[in-house]
Amino acid sequence: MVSIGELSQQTGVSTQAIRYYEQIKLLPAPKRADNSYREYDDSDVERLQFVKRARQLDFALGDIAEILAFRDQNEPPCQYVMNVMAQQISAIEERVADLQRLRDELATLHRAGLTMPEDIEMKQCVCHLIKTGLSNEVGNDE
Amino acid sequence: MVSIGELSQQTGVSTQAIRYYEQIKLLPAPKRADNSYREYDDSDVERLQFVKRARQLDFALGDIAEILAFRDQNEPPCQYVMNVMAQQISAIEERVADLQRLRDELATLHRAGLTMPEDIEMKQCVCHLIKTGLSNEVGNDE
DNA sequence: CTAAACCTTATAGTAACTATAAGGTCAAGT
DNA sequence: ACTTGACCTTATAGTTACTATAAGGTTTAG
Repeated sequence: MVSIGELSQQTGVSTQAIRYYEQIKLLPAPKRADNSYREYDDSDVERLQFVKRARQLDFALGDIAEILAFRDQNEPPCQYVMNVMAQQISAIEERVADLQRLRDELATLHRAGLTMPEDIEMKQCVCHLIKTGLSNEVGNDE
Repeated sequence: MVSIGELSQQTGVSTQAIRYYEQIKLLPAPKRADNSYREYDDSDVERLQFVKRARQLDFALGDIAEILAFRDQNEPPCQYVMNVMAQQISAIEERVADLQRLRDELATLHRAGLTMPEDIEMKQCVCHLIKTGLSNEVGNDE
């Protein structure tokens, strides 16, 4: 039997996060010692290790809860996990593409800004470009 | 003079977001009509357009507030903006690298999962791999 | 005996909003 | 005149996954 502090150390999850997981029912309410301290056993450690690792893989707590619910009902969660993973992968790919587009846009604006004056009114400087974008200002003869 | 609904339509920012921006003092409290409806003028439209665009570039509201504060005090914000941009760019690059690492890890787990059985106990299936990672399970003879 | 290092609960704060409730105002239609 | 619907108002709760704080009880070491 380990205390919440020991569980925290063994898993690298903060004690507040552990209590939070209990509150949202991701972890079962543990037994209490006479002094009302929480007491955890090996299966609790294992469950929390799974949660920790799934969080590192950016699974949402709701997804993790569903995965654990399968197991709690003696059903293999693997199929569900595979689906969540596939979704995660495409979500990440989309997010990366978005971020790269954003990065390119910022880098272009930044380069443009290096050649521009400071301007309180923001009509002639990089601040203005933020609002309008580059297209109708730079490299666009019309 | 335009109403909050019209401002919303002209900028693509929701009315709730506009009220929220007012609340956190990103936008000044506008004049009110006799019926206490908010009334906005051209400079409000312009300011909100700047905010919108900066948000699309993923600037934090706090950064945007600082940029606008420069202008409100008749100082050119450009230097500050350039710094924020440079920070944004490296933050994004880091985030992209993190996400790509994550994506690779998930993709590898997913591929491994395709060849594994379903397992309630999660000792022999992809769910187990989530907890332990691949290294000591797959492609590792020892 | 007291100070530190634990533990407990409850509550507020984070970011950037969205959603909801409960109500006031206004223009158009019957 | 009245009602319907589309606006507007404020205030509050919910989102995500926690962290931080307050205010207190317990245990251990010196």
